[in-house]
Amino acid sequence: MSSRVAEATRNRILSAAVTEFARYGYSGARIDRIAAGASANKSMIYVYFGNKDQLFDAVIDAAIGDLHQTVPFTPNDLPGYGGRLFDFLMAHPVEIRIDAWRRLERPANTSLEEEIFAEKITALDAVRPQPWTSQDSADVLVTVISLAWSWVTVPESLGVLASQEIAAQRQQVVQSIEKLYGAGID
Amino acid sequence: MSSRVAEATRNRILSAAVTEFARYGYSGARIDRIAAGASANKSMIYVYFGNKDQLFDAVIDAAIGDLHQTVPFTPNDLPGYGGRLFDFLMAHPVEIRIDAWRRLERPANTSLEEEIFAEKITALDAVRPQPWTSQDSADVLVTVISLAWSWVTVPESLGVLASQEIAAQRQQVVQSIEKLYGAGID
DNA sequence: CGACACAAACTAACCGGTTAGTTACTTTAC
DNA sequence: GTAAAGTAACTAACCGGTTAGTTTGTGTCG
Repeated sequence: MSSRVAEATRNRILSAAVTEFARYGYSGARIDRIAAGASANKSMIYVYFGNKDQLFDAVIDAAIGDLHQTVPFTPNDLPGYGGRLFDFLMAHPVEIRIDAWRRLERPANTSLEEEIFAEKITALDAVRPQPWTSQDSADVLVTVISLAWSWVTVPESLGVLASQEIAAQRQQVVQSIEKLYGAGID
Repeated sequence: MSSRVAEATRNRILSAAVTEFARYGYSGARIDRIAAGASANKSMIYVYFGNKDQLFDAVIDAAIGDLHQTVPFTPNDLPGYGGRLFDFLMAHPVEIRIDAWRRLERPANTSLEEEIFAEKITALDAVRPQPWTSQDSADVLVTVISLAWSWVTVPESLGVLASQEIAAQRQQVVQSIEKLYGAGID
């Protein structure tokens, strides 16, 4: 895997695998389709990634990596964080689907996620006045994240009845967090 | 399918199918395992349900049916509704998994769901003072439901860092809805 | 510069276990 | 007795993974 063309092949395979697993999940994904989608030979998948399981793990790591790392956490500005997380989710439907598949088909694979959440919680702990509120910082984070995800996780059959404009959805997320935890911004 | 014993067999198959599909999803589910789990012959599945697709649809309808119908909606008491929905979700992990599989593997199957949501929205419209708030009733419902689901949809790796006691989780859901939309109870 | 050697990259055909679905036959219940 | 219910064995297609053989890129030496 040293040459430039080999690396390109590997990337094509990974990219095709992301598409395939996002659409069909682990059980539904087909190695032959990934090979065809990558314009690569099937056996190269086994050379570069081992087997279907390891390829799926590689796809998960790639997808979850940016899903949790690219949005900077601002403990002083929870509404702002919620809004930015919302933006990111709206821009990355593929990663969202892979995350959903992972929860169902790879519940054990928490990878680096837990560490990332722990960081956010300590950052939030450092900023929040502890005696003021009965809620744990981790619990606050649960609600904030849940609200940011609300338009993604809501059943489609309810979604079609509600606001279709992304701006309105975003505003609702931000304002709800504001109302619950204050506007922030020291 | 007229005799009592035949109906019992059908029910055993459906029940085993619910377990199998909840665990593995459509693609991962195995007809032979369902037959074994139901202590029934494989061919009876085809007699009673047609094929794997139709069996999955039957499972979905059964699971989604009670997931959306058994919790009475109280437009005057949104926190109470959120709390009861939370209780129901905690008591029905299998239905939750099937719903998750359905969203990924059967996105089109909205079945009777949309109708049920529409009812809730009109009920909420009738109660809420329209000029008071800029939010559409459907949007309010999105947030309420999202908060009730928050402890289910939150990533496990964050869940383990947060409150483990169900009572505390429930209280957080109810209080958040209260703070956003008032205590209700005319 | 250019023929050569060699390893890395790639290909096509194949293999065997698995799986949804079928069928011919037997048992059971009324 | 007979129709519904149930069984076991079978089939054809599928699918993850392998392998034997071919091509391509690259550094070496005359």
